[in-house]
This record gives sequence, structure tokens and C-alpha cells, in this order.
Amino acid sequence: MTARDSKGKDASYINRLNKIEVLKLIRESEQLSRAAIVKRMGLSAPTVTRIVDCLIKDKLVIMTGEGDSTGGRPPKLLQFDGTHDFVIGIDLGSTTIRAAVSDLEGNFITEIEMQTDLEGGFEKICSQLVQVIRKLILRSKLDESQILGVGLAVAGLVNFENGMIAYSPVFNWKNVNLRTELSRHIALPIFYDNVSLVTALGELVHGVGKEYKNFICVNAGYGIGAGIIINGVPFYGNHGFAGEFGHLIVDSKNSYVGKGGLRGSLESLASGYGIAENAKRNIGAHKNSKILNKANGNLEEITAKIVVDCAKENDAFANDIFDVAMDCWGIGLDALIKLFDPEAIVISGGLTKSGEIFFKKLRENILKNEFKQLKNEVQILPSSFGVDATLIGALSLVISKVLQFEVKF
Amino acid sequence: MTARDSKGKDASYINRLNKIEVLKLIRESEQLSRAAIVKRMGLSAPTVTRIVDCLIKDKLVIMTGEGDSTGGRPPKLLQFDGTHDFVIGIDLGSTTIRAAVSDLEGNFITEIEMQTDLEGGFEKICSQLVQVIRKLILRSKLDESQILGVGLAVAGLVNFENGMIAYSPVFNWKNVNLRTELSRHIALPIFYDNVSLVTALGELVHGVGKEYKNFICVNAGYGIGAGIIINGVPFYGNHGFAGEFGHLIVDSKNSYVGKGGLRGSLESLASGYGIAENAKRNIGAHKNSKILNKANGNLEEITAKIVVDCAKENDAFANDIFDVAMDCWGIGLDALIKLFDPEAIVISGGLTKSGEIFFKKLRENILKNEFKQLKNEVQILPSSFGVDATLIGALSLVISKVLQFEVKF
DNA sequence: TTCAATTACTTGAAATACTGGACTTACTAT
DNA sequence: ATAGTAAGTCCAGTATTTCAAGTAATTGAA
Repeated sequence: MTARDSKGKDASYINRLNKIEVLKLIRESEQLSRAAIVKRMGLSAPTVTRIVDCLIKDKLVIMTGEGDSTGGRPPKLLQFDGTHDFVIGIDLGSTTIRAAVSDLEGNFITEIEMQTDLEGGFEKICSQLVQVIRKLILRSKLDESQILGVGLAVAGLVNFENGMIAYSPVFNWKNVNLRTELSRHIALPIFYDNVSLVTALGELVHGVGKEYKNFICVNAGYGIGAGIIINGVPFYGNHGFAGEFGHLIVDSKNSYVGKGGLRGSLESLASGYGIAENAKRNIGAHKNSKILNKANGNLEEITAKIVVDCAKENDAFANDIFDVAMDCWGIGLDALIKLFDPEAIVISGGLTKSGEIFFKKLRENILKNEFKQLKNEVQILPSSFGVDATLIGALSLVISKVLQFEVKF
Repeated sequence: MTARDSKGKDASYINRLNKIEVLKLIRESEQLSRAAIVKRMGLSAPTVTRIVDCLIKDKLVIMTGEGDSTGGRPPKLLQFDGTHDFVIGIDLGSTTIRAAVSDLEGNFITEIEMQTDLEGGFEKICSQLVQVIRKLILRSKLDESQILGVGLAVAGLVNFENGMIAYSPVFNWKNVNLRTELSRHIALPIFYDNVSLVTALGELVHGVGKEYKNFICVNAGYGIGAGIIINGVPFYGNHGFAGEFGHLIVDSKNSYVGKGGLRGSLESLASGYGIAENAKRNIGAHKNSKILNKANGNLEEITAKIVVDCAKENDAFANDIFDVAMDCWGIGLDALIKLFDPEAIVISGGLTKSGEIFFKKLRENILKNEFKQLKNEVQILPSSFGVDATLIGALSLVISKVLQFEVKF
């Protein structure tokens, strides 16, 4: 429930609600007749006709032909058409800025990549973003009026109400407002949110969201975070800081203190960072492990990828390290399942590149801790989008606003 | 979002929404003028007048006099009036059935207590409930038409959509439908839900809910559970099984396997049951502890209360046992804070009777694991209602339906 | 004391969005 | 061909909103 909902409502509000619902239905069903909408939504036929006419006029829906008759006039099939409007999405990473223009269906028009200039501070990154946005508009050959907004995925704690980025360790930001800064140079509506939540939104709009309305999107990379979707809506918590999954304590007795002073947290033990660190700390007694080999004998070159690769080759030490991490993952996901009772958990990020070995262990370890009455109910899925997950999420940040008629109209 | 919301909406839908919001505002503010409602809600003055008239006609609101003028016509003050309608609430416990009739403001009219007959199975408990309900109506001297419904708090997994109780270990029920059974003998609307959720609802309607809209209500008793309130609405999850807090793994390395085969779960280590069991298991090496004394030398008579009492008296072994449990609590609540970002966590149940020693340790242990950026933001509060928390919750189950115009009107 | 200004609430008219019945269009089955 | 069935449209009726204007009660300053 946003601030909007607590305001008084008038007649146009319910039209908007019905429009949103009709559009959602059409988008989800690929092809759909007006009559089918009448049946599924409980609205009257005239109302549906009028709403559909409006959607067609707005160029969000097109007629794509006729369906089979069942003993009467054949239905005219409707389809979502997202090819008339465009959005910009930016994945603002600590090393790379990735950005793209896409249409509302998520088809990329242009793509740009740029090294993030961490040295220059907040102003420098803002000017990089402005530069990227301008370049994208230019290269896409679109008129600015055809672009409905800019969505950004930012690493850090984002307060969704006032647009403040409360804290971002990677960029070393505290209480900065990206929107006011960017708005000084860019006339388009600007939206941003935490990386994990944005990635989850991407799944909601273009990925598993077509099947599930209650799911959690976990980023398993160098760091760990989670974006939570409840009833098809992002879950923020009180300040917008919900889903701090990486800082969950999964092994309180562990003596290792990771970065940020966290002891026994999932991130310090089972992230890309955590796996690499654990290997570095303990390899002393396992000089014959393949890991050191692959790292060219240099401790500092050990990465999570090397550990996983060696585990796949049945290196005993690598297997131990990997198993420890996967135990932590099992406990972490178990907590999500018991507390949120989701339909699915979608996992993205570098660790998913390990492939089936990762998911297999994960499912095994979840079963180990499971609450027997909820057996096998939760789907554990890889993200549909691989490395593009966050960028597609950033695009979806704007698209979801369009689908809810919060921009353009 | 319930099934209702996915249906097409018409004008009366938004009228209902506005009525709910106006009533909520009046209830929360004790005294309020129409003009103040206009300002706070953004509705037009005529609309507010009409809605208030309707609420007065429904006997949910009364005028209680005039406020001070600030240079114009003095405002007529409105107040919530919950004295015209009544509800029945039942706390269906494994040992005791506690039930009460109250008005909509939560004032008890009559109260009944009865031993639960666990031996007789499902039918016997149903007939006990029917008996309790009939006796309550009789003793309250009310006409059945004045009672708006019956609310029950049930221990177990309740599927809120179809009313099935999927699983209840204490009663040994699997997939039973209490509503269809009770409806055969009782004409009133019947509602029920999981104990923890019901207790949370009680806090929402009559307790901390006046101050917080995002909070979690944790039951810390012989067992452990949590009811989650998000944006002033109960959070169910996919099947209605969200908040299975007691089964959270807080010490995966612990070798003890508690009831139900759970290893390292919060409930097996830190519930009333868990604390007593831990004392029983380890007292062998601490024969001189006061615990054995208070338990009359009988291992089986050791309870959590005895352990806590001894800890207060600085018994070393009792302190150890208590500290272990409190460490687990710290980790568990930490998980809730990081995943849900709530405004407050309200704790009810037997362990809170330990008093300040419990809450002090709790706050200390949460700080130990905290994510520094969210420092001290979460309120850790005892329940406002003590032993009545669940019973008041059961009453609130119906009251919340009335306040949302889902019954009576 | 009087009366304009202020604040609170009420009434009536216009606007908006839904519903449901009657009607048109278009195809199927016999 | 003709009756039957389903899809889609038109139009009057209903409910609820807001806007604009009007009434009511009090303050405060000439």
C-alpha cells in the first residue's frame, strides 16, 4: 500500500484499477478475447469493450486475428503490444555501468557499457550516468518523447519514499539523493531502487512473474541480497530495507569475522567473496589441492569460480569449502521459506554459473532442514536472464510503472 | 490482496474503501471532526459528511460534543462507538478453551473457561466449542442478532483461503474443516486462523497497532510462532503458512534433535520446552544447581520457569542454560529484523513473564548481530495483554472484519 | 454593538464509471 | 435457408465522486 492508496479515491481510480487488471490479464495470457476477459474478471461486457478500446488507443494492445468459434461468432483475439514505447534501464555496478534502451516487451534496442569511475565520487558518477543516458537516446535514434523514463539498479539501502540512498558501501555514499541530481540534467522521469529488489521486479515483469506472485529473488554473487515480491508487489518493509538476506546469521558459532564486522553471516561464509576467503584462510594445510594450481600459486588469485571448478573435478579440499558454503545456503533459504512461505525462490548471480552442482546441493540442503508439512512445495529456480538479470530489472522498474499507468498517461 | 480484490471493481467498491479509511481514522484519533478528516484524507467535504452520516446510522460512530473554535464555527467531534455490537472470541488451547464475549471496543461482557478434551478427537472438540458458544450467548443475555461472529485462535497450519486446517500437531488434526463442522450447529459467521497470526491481529486492532503498521508478533511460550503484519494487513504467504518462526534454524551445529525431528531450531533450543529439555539433558554434571532443588529432585518436574527463576538468583548452571536460549533468540529476532525491516517486534507468551531479564538480554543479543546501518530502529516490546493476548486476538479476528465492512453490512 | 472574516458543515448540480438489457454482427448446425 | 449461439455495441439507469454555492456558528476588530 503506497501513499497514493491512503488518499481518498474517486471514480477514475476504479477505472484505473480495472485498466491495470485487464492489461495484466492480456499480458499474462498472450492471446485473449474480450469475452474471456468478461468471464475471468467479472466485469460487464460493455465495460470490458470500453477499457479495451482505451488500451488500443493507447497503443498498449493490438488485435491479432480471430480465434476458433465454439458455435457462434468467433472471438477477436487481443495481444499486449509493447513496441510503441521505450524505456531506459541502467545497472549501476561497482565496476561497470551497463545500460540499455528497450521497448515495453523487453527487447533491447541499444546497449552501452562503461567502466564505473569510483574515484570521482558522487558527482562523477552522476555525470557518467547523464552521459550514458544521452548516448543511449542518441544511438537508439528515438525521440526523447518516445522514452517513458529511466530506471536504475543501485547497490545499497534505498529509501523508496523520499528517494534517498541511505547508505551504499560500494560507492561510499551516505544520504545522497540521486534523483534530484540527475533531474537537473535529464528531463525524463527517474526511478531507482536496491539491486536485489530491482532484479526481483525484472523477474516479476518478464520472468517467472507470469507464473508466480509470491516469490523471492536471491542474488548469489560476490555479495548476497534478496528482493521479495508479495502478491505481485515489491515488499519494502518500514524503511525500504527489507530483504537484507546477506547479513543473516547462519553459523553463529563460526569464529571468522568477515568484512563489515559480520560474524557468521551468509555473505561472509557463502558468497563469492566468502567462498574465496574461506579457501584462502584454510589452504595452508592443503597445499596439494588443485585450487592453488589454478590460482597460479598465488593466494590472492583464488576466486569462488576456481573453488567451484575444482569441486566439480572432485578436489577434496575444494569440495569441503563448497559444502560448507552450501550448508549455509541451505539454512538461509530455509529461513526464507519458513518465514515467507513463497511459491518460488529465484536465484541469480555469479554462483549460479556453477550450474547443476549448485542447485542440486541447494535442494538437498533445504530438504535437510525442512518443515515436513511443507514438503517440496517451493520451486528453486535459476533466473531466466543470467548476467542481464539486473539490467532487465532496471528496465522493468519503468515498465512496471507504465503497466500501472503511473507514467505516460 | 484477497480474491475479492481481483474481481472487477465498481463505484460501491471505492465507497467501501473510503468508509473503511474514515472509520479507521476516527478509531485511531479518539476524537476527530469532519473537517480534520477532510484534511487528513484528501476527500471532499461533502463526501466526508455523507460517509460520516452513514457511519452514525450504522451505530459505529457517535457525536460527542463540540471542539474549541479557532475563529469559526466549532467542529462537532466524532468518536468511534463500539458498544452496540458484540463478538465472540475463543482461544482454543491444547489444555484450556478460553472464550469471551466483548463489544467492538474489546470490553469483556462474559468469560468462560473449560478444559480441552483432547481424548475425544475432532468431534468432541467441535461439540465443546458449540457448547461454549451457546453458553456465552446465554450468559451475556444478548440476542444472537447482536453478535456479529465467532473468532477462533487455533494452533496449527491454517489455510486461510479454504478454511482447512492443514495440520495441527497438538490436536493431531490433518486437513479438517472446522468451519463446515461448526456451521452445522451455529448460525453465526465463523472465522479462525493460526494462533500467532490471531495474536498479532489483536495487537493490530487493540494494541500497538495504533502506533505501528509494520510489526511482528512473536509468541514465546512452550512453543514458538510469529504473526506478521505488513502495512496494517496480516501476511499469509502462499498457503497461509508464513511466520513459521519456531522452526527457524539458529544453531545448525547443535547435535540435539528436538520433538518433530528438528535439529537446531529456535523452538527446540529456546522455547519453554527447549529450555526445560536443555536443563534436563545437562543437569547431570551440575547436581548442585538450585534447579534440581526447585524441581523436588525430580528431573521431569524441571520447567523453563524454574530455570529462569534460578537464573535470576544467579545460579551458574541456570544462567548458562538461559544464556544459550537467549543467544538463539537474538539470532532469530535478528533474522526477522533483517528480512522484514519491521517497526516493532511484540513478544507475548510465557517467557515474557521472566520480565526485564528476558527483554534486556534480548536487546543486547540483537545488537550483537545487528546490521550497523539500522541501529536501534526496531522497538522490542512486550505484548499489551499478557495471558489474554490470544483471546483478545480471537475477538479481534471478527472485529477486524466489522471494521472492514465484511460482516454486518 | 455590529459586521466582516474565518471555520465547519450541508445541499444541489455536473462529471465519471459501472451495470444490464436490447440490439447488431457473425458464424455454426441442421 | 433458417434457427441457434456467441461476440460485441449502444443506451438508459444507478451510484459515487467533486465542484460550487449556501448555511451555520463563532471570533475579533472597528
